[in-house]
Amino acid sequence: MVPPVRAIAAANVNGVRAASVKGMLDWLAATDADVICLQEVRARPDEVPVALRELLDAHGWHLRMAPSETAKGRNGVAVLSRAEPEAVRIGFGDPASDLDGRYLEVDLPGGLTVASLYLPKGVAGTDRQDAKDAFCKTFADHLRTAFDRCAVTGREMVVAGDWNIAPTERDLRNWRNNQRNSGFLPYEREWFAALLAHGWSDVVRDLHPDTDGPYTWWTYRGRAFDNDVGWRIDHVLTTPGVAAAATGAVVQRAASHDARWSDHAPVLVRLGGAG
Amino acid sequence: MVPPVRAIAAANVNGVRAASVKGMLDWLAATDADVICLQEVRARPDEVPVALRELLDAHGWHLRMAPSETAKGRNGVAVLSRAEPEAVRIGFGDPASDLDGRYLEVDLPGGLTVASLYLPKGVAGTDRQDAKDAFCKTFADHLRTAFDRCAVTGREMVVAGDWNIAPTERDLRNWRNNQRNSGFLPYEREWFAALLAHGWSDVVRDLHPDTDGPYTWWTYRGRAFDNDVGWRIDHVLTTPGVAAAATGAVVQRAASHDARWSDHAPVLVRLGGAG
DNA sequence: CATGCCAAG
DNA sequence: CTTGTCATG
Repeated sequence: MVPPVRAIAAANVNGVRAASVKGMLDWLAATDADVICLQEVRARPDEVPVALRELLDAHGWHLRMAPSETAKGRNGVAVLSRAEPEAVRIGFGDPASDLDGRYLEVDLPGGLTVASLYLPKGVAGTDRQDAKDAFCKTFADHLRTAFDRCAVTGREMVVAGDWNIAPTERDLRNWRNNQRNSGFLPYEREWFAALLAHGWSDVVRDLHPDTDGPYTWWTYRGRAFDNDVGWRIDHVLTTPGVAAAATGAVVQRAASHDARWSDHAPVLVRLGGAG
Repeated sequence: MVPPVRAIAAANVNGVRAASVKGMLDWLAATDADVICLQEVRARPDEVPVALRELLDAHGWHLRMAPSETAKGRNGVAVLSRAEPEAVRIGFGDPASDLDGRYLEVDLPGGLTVASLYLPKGVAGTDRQDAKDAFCKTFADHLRTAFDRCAVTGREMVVAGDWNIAPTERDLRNWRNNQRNSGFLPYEREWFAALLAHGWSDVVRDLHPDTDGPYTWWTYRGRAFDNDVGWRIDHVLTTPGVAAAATGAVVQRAASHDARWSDHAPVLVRLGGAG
């Protein structure tokens, strides 16, 4: 008997060590998600705080990590699941990024594959943008291949994390001022749109077709959070079966500035009935 | 009418920006010292916290600084005085160290010269020890010259700060274990003893001839502070006239671990009668 | 085990 | 503005 996945969350924690002493543990203890994709963990397995490890053990979570092997204290993705993964894959077969702690896939019982993604940030006009662009190019190949394979095998898939791209004008507060900034470049938006055209679903947008945002990231600089000057760059993309099962999606924005434990807020997608 | 100097303090603040938010301001507001020599300020004048600047203004302090021009965020000495300095000299004429933020002399009204010293730390057997040794060699020349000049001019002088040398076995907790460590090397102790032989007075030791310590520095590592595993490396050296006027000397060790605002404690020397 | 720097976000 | 790193103490 396979435990059902009732909800999937994505959270860029901006350093699991800092987040653990700022409230992430309370969020984890209270969440009803069955799978959580973490980004910017910025720690190796042996650097995970004891308090977090104990919480995971106490609540029966399985932790799978893909830390950066190329620069310590950077990047790093992980998947938490209440069910034990049947298989784990680090990277997507891209020698340029596989060791950077940006992509981790786990196969869960019941025919669901969940991936945690931390797409490079990029700074327009720099070599960091070139790296982001190169990542996107090879990653799109992986996503197309994976989608098509799911279509024939009947497997379902979720790719959740920090995509560092706001897909449309409604996905950031000041889109006019950001048309030349990385994360909202026209060709980045086209890249994202092509994924949806291929069949992937942006379930948060599908469930909130008429709202601005909901934003998932606010810079720490200035009063961005208090004024809700944010970007929607954390996304949950799914194959059609998961999208059809999605019954709700929320961004868990902190109640106050002081209650924040990351510059991102968790994105939670609910699947199936009220059962 | 020249205001008398009733007390002189030396304090290695280990970063004036951190110290200012950890209790140094309360100490400053309460001290009855008229001259304070600061070490490891680790800030340029424009980086001095506003709260400290306001306190100095409110209490009528004059601030003279010698920040490091060679490495930002390092070293840095300063002198605070209630009387306005008549002259200020950065360095002691040593091209190898004058721009490193290690020595600052001010001439105060009344014929008193006060110097703030931050002697290099050194690590035995490394080039950093070589740099410390070289500093000591040229600095001893300066101290001898200055002492002799005071003897003929009738001027008095105080050199206060972090000397990074424990002069005798009573000046650190575990002297046996430290005979090969920088700060307690035999030739460093001999160097210090030679200054006293020349006529300089170590007023804290003179006023506490029979006690261990009082220690002025405890490493942040382990439980050194709680167990009083410290070193007496912050010293106030004076010409004979000041030494004769010294009526008391205390190390202002924090009441608790949490009340500390530096890894060093201030050293306070009182001059003259109870008036 | 702290400091302030740095590159990155 | 915040993260974790680093050299220095």
